[in-house]
Amino acid sequence: MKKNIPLSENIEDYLETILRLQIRNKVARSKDIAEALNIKRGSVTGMLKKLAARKLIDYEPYGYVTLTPEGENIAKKIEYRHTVLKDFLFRILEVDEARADETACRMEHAMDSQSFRKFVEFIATLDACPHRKQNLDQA
Amino acid sequence: MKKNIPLSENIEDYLETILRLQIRNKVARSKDIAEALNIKRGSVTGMLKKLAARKLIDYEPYGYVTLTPEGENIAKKIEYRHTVLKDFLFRILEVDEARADETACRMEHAMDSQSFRKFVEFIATLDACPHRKQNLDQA
DNA sequence: CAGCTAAGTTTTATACGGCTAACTTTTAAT
DNA sequence: ATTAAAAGTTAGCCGTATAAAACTTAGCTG
Repeated sequence: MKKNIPLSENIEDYLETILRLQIRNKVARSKDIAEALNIKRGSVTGMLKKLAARKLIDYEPYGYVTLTPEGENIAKKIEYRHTVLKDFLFRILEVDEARADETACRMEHAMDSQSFRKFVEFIATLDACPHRKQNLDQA
Repeated sequence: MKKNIPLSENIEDYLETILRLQIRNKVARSKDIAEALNIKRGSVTGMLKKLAARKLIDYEPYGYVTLTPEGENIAKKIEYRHTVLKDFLFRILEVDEARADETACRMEHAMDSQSFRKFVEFIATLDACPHRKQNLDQA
């Protein structure tokens, strides 16, 4: 088991973004990362170096960016949290979708693994409860 | 309605801490703030100045710190979120208490008002459901 | 009231992460 | 092949927040 030096929210956001871009475009480009995170192109380079130094991405100057296996694991974990949290906010709490997405984006960094695991189980239990479904239908 | 220039998580944490100290000791002292936030005394002063400049606390050098009405409102809002989130984590998800507290500490900054309001309603509904109580008793 | 100690402050330095503007490399079009 | 635009990088700056260490103030205590 590795000593998880905790990653900043920022780093998690970069990894998540890179994963999404990789899925959509095969490969992540600096410019698209900047757009997705709403920051300037120039700000991205420094972080890419940091991520590469930490072996979370493969990166050479002027080249494409791809996640290493380790980076991908982390990115997928965050992405999964995002999905679950957004689903909870949107489908169960009935928060409007854009806001659910934004809020999930922030909450995804705040939960430790244990709490998140239990949260997932909780939702499963909730969805399995027939009475809950009835109540929702009434609304 | 004021344009809520969003406060940093950090500022929210300071206000929450000051509120707690005020309740416990009538008044907040720099040293106790430092201890509660696990930072050094020297780091507190700068932030106190910033909070005073924003009219969130009353503060003079070498004096006690108290929340202004505005600061108190914010602090109470955060404190309430903390309570609700911790309760959810601890009582409903059955996360152990220390962890529930820590996690609530981070999540309390991540939710927008709408999402939080709906979350509170959701918990109320949950607690009102007799079937849920049964299930918990079985566990 | 002298002097010590605890609390508070100041200064200097560090890390992070963003911006702008200028510069370089790559790419695409002619 | 040339060259212009797009993408990427670099350098210098700012703001936020922290630490460490030296210094100041407030409050005892003898």
